[in-house]
Amino acid sequence: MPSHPGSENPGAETAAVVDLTAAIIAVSNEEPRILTVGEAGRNGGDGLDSLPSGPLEPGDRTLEAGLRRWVERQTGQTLGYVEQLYTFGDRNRALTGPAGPRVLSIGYLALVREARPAQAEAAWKGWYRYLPWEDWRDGRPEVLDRLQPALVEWAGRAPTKDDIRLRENRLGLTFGLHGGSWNDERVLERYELLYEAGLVPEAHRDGAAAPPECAGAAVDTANPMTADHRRILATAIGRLRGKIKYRPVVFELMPPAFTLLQLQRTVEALAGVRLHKPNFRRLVKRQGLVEETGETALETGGRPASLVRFRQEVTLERPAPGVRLPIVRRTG
Amino acid sequence: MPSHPGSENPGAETAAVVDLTAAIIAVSNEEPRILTVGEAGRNGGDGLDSLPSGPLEPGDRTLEAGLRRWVERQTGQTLGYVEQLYTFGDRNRALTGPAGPRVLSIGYLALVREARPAQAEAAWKGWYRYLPWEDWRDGRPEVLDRLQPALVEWAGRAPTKDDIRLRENRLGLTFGLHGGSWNDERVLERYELLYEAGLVPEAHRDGAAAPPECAGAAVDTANPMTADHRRILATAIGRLRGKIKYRPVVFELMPPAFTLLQLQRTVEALAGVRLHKPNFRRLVKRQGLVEETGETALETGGRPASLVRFRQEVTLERPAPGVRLPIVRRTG
DNA sequence: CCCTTATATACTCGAAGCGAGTATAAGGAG
DNA sequence: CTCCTTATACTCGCTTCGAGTATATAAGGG
Repeated sequence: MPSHPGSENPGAETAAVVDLTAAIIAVSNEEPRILTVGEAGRNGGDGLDSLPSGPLEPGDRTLEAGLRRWVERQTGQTLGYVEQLYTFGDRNRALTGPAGPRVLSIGYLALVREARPAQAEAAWKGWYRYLPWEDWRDGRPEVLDRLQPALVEWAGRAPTKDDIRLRENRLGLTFGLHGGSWNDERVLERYELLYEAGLVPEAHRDGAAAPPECAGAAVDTANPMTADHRRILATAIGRLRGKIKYRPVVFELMPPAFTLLQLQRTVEALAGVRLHKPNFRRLVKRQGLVEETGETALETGGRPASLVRFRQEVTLERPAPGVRLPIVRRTG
Repeated sequence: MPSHPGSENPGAETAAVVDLTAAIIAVSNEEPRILTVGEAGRNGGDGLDSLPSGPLEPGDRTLEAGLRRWVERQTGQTLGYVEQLYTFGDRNRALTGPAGPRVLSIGYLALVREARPAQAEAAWKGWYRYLPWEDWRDGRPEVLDRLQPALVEWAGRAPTKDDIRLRENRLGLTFGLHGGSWNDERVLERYELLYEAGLVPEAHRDGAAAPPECAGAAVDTANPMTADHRRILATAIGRLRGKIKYRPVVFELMPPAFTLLQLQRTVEALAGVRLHKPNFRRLVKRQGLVEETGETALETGGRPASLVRFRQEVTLERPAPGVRLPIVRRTG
């Protein structure tokens, strides 16, 4: 056990319980999905969905091994691509009060190729069900019509004039209000802003930032999740949206052979934004991300598309292969 | 306490000790520095440097609060910008054997404005002292002359021909060997590769990946650190190098007023790469990152340079303001 | 058989960004 | 006054990117 200089009470280390939580993502039918386990039937649950999770156990040699063990036990899924996201450990975020043991939850992002039927308790759900304001594929989502006035009002409730301007600027950067543009990667910032504004039920549940004046909870029409799982989901989406732009991770979600349009639809589903078709094709081809299989897909409805597969070699060639996305301007 | 479905032994949660470790960075005299606390005088220490760190205590409401408390106690530094990096929890990384309590260490990156005289035990050290192969400002560092043959030999030691090609490709991507280019952000990947190759003493100390045939430890002329602190430093540098390109974090390290060349030298110090002066100026100006103070710096040695300050407003205006860097091509 | 429709695929154009180089301005030292 | 040093401004060419348009190839209906 390491001793630390400056420690007045050497035995004061917190004995923490480490919780491992996975945001497992797949894409099917042009819809990004998240693997959830229902909370309804047990624990006096409130019917909210959860992410697969469980405590680290002494037998786990690595954190990732513990995560894989839990996910397989709870959902039957074997994980491929896994990446650590963030470690949460604030007192108010934990389920236990200040008296109970410290709970540390480590969030992970995992990608799996296909949404095969999961175990009884587990289910794949579209992720925009939990964060509907993130889906701009069919234009500005209507949830924002309800959210926007509440957000603007929240900005106006700031104590000083400077604080009001600060909040308005934050709204511009995150939600594209006041002339700002929509940035698909700022998923977590948007969620945290809604949390701060008291517009998601989690904020009231945790007892943090719940001023009685705001009629917040009524505005959020999305499904919340247990504990801080929706925050972890938001973190995962933001990280994934960022990563597809400079690493070929989309292909972890694609079948062995696919058409370029299928690839585009998958990227659009993840990013929540529509792309310019000719430019997307040009980009993918110039980067050498795919190669033709020789076969064609006939079920397109129009001219048959040639099937392609991912070129594993690019991982070894180019320093930053990925699918760059356009900046959606002027959406406020 | 949450109960988890599928848990065969509900009481099997690991009681872990949480260690908070900070990589605190400042830049002075065109040299990036890291705040260290010496290990020499205590604990039967091996004379290695450490990063400020200490266990999370029950009184800490948030993880960051615990970190700030430790840093202030050990070094007298008050932290400004703080960002979580990664959580390490593997068995072999911990100081204790498989029998002892689980140690989880959470790494943080912190930026402070000036290297004011730290507390007795603490000291600012140039970070390239620990990772000398990362400094390409005066051309290719000579350490690589010693490292390169060992790396090439390590690649050749792979079991199969495919594995050899894989390792060679990794060398190309990380160290720019075999015709690859140098990417300043892959600091962690380079350190981990050296670790795997048994070329840093930490690998032998941990007992991981230490094949007796390699004369590894002799090659690494850099200073190691205690525990996994050098890995955390590598993580911090990589993250910082990436972040300055799309967020105006460099200014956390600058004095209130500075010249454009001073800014450029700071960026170069962090990135470990030289930049094209006219292009750097054009970039900073076009992005609107700075504004003139009206005063001039006379001690330049040539024509006086006008002093500028950071424009706080850009944080609220542009979605991704930062200092883009060139790609150094063909360095193998 | 031709026409419509739907999708795939190829090509073009202009604007912006960037790497690289060059020219001019304004201080100090001798 | 000349030289040296650094600051600052400008130019050129290449690449990338957003956006739009044109052509190819299937199915199906009259």
